[in-house]
Amino acid sequence: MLKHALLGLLHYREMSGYDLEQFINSSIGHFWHAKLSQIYRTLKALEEEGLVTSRFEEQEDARSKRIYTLTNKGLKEFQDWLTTFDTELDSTKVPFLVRLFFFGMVGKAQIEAQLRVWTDLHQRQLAYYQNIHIPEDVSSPDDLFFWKATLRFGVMYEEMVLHWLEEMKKDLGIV
Amino acid sequence: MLKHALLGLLHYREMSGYDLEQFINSSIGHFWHAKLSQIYRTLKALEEEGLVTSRFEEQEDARSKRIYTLTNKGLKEFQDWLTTFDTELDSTKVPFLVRLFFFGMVGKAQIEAQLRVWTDLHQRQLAYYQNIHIPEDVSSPDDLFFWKATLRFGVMYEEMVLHWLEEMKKDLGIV
DNA sequence: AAATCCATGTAAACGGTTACATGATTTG
DNA sequence: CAAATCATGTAACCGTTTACATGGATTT
Repeated sequence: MLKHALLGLLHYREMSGYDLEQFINSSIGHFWHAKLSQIYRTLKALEEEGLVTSRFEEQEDARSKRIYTLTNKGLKEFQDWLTTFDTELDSTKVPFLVRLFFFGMVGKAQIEAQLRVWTDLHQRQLAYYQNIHIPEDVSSPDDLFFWKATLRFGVMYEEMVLHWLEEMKKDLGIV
Repeated sequence: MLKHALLGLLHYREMSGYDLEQFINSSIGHFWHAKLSQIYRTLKALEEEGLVTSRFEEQEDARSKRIYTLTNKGLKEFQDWLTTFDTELDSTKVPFLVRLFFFGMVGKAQIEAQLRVWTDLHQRQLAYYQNIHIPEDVSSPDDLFFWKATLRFGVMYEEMVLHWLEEMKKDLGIV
């Protein structure tokens, strides 16, 4: 997945590993984060596969960068992936539901405390999504539409979780 | 995560690897699935750590099973994990949003087709969640409450995704 | 007779996380 | 002067997936 995400971002413009991390943090990182170390390793692998090329740009102030550029092969690989049809749902992993599943064995005070913390965390995350301003100049109107759609998903997801938490608290008699 | 899930399930009753997979498929598997091969390897690791013990039950009809039982150490480990406080959100991974992020580069016909397929898949998944009947005898009322809460999450998640898809289709002029 | 279920596992590969290692520049 | 930012990467580890391998019992 990260491979294709990197190819997609390099399709916009050539970038260094560090640039890619910055871009990811402000965009797809909300639903597919990646550590710098992983980005560097993945870029190396992509280069070995001939999907990107790199050149090292020496800077006098020691801010030297290795700039990665999409190859034709890389572009094709990306487009193939992009137009692949999903015909099954992704299997989602929601760690906090695993813990919640066993909460029948936990004391009520503990349950209340954890539900309040989750509520707080998701309220913050909702506020965070609501305050993101996409730099409108960086992409085409079409790109912008889908970028916004992913943020809208984030907002709706957090609202849903908060409703679900309120329902549960109500059922448990937690105010 | 799977380690603790297995410990939790073995807290209900002793089970074989195969039994555990069956149980998982009908419960936490909706948000944390595991392959049989992984379950067997994880049980082996748990045994090496002294968190479970096993005995091999020979059956004459070749349905021999290795039954795993929680040890005191395993119980303690599980309880420690269960009462650990979340203080940060899990970093979620939503693969289809990564692809959608780049849909500005895709033709409209393709977009429409994929949105329709996603709608169909999530409608099926919603129906699936709505039709699950938890065997009410297998667990205590408290356990049942939280089991239902996880299913309720599944329902609300699918409804949210469907609303989000409808919004997007409306914005794109797709009927 | 074929497919599915019951039941066990191993091995290789893959993707991701954490820790380590370095060093200059900018900001507070 | 300390902390954060810019910038690169390697190594070890861990969890998960996929493929392989076996074989009897039951259902269609």
